[in-house]
Amino acid sequence: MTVSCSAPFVAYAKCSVIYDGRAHSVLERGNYLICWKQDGSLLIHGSMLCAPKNYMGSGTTMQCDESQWTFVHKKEKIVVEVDDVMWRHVINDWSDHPVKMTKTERELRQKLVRNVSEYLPVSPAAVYEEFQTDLGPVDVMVVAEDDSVHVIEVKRGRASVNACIQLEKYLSVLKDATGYIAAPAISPKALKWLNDHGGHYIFIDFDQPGCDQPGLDAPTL
Amino acid sequence: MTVSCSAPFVAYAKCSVIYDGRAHSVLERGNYLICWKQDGSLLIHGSMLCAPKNYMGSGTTMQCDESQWTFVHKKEKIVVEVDDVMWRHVINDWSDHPVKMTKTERELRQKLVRNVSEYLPVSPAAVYEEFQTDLGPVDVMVVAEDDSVHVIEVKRGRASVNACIQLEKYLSVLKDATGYIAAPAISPKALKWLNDHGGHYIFIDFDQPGCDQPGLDAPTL
DNA sequence: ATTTGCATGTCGACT
DNA sequence: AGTCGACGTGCAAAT
Repeated sequence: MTVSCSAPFVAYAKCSVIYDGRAHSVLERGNYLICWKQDGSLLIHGSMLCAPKNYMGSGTTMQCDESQWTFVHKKEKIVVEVDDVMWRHVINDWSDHPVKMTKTERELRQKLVRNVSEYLPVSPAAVYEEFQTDLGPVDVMVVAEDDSVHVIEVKRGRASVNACIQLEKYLSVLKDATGYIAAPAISPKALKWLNDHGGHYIFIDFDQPGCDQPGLDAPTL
Repeated sequence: MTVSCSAPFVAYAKCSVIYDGRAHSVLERGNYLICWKQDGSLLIHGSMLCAPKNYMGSGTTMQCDESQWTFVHKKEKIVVEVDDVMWRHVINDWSDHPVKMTKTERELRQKLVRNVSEYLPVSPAAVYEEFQTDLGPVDVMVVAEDDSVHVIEVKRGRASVNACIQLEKYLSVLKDATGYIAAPAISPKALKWLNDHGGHYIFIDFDQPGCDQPGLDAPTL
């Protein structure tokens, strides 16, 4: 007999897993951690790595047979053949507070925008953040007093050639603009690309204070 | 007093979490699932979503204080302030069998390569898989009997404009080549891009057998 | 050790 | 529901 289940749980069980959906996979019998969350998310973890062996997204429903747990969501399906459940905990007071994040790419971009003159060798007349083009938004675009256009791709980590490809994309729409990559570090290949394409590297990181530090967006009260 | 810990475990605890490393984050006090694996991987899960609230990769080490668990790996650090441990299991027979995957992009690419003539409107003289260029490998490149060059970007899922950007990249190195995107589906924007750039969409999926099905690579014994 | 590109990417924001 | 871009992306393979 099959029954629907609703309570989230964490279990450790001897089982095998078959996934079918966007791809198809088989996980041979072994001891795995199975976690079914409040929102339907399913995780099946092995003893290594952050990424789960198998998983399914929010909205997944569960049906329990004696020896078989079936998870379904849209066109995806996971069948867990359960041999033995070592332990199992139903959880009903599980929190979901958001993680508050700082030092993001957005932050770095804003630091750059607010202090453009420190980073660019021109006098900026206008500065645009997330400037829209036909191929998507440019991180930062600067029009200088001499009407020259400067396009800056910002990376929060080390910039790779991928960043250059991005930059090239924007340069293809913004003709005659000079390209920059602003990041705390850059790969040799990316740096070579910049040299070969008349672009420049701008060093920027989270450590130096920057003139906006004492609270530009301070509340009015 | 502080002690090093080595046994992997799964615990459910009332705690708060601070991460510092590639970014900085704060997770306010609540009930979370904490999982420390054999290889050092750390996962801290809330009640929603597949992705963990906090995590650290393979190689992370743990130090236990009475009320504080500290995880360190290279320049990253997570401090878990522990108020209460609802339950905790040490696991020492945790499996790590690999997930056997099928219906991947590689599979699709090989199906295309082996049956090129069914998908391209030309007679192929030479077919290259993962053809190397200065900007990375092209999924499939075909030189036809009339010396025309055909570049194919393969996607296992629905192709988006990103696929077009990729394709454009390769077309920029392989001058005078015709571009294709081969996928089970394609977004309207991507299709428009192809129309605007003289490219073509090739429908390919996992369902149709393809002439290689009856076991081309069968073992010789 | 570093770089590169894929992923059942996941997730959030916006249309 | 579909599209798009970011991610503390993670991860494996190649260099």
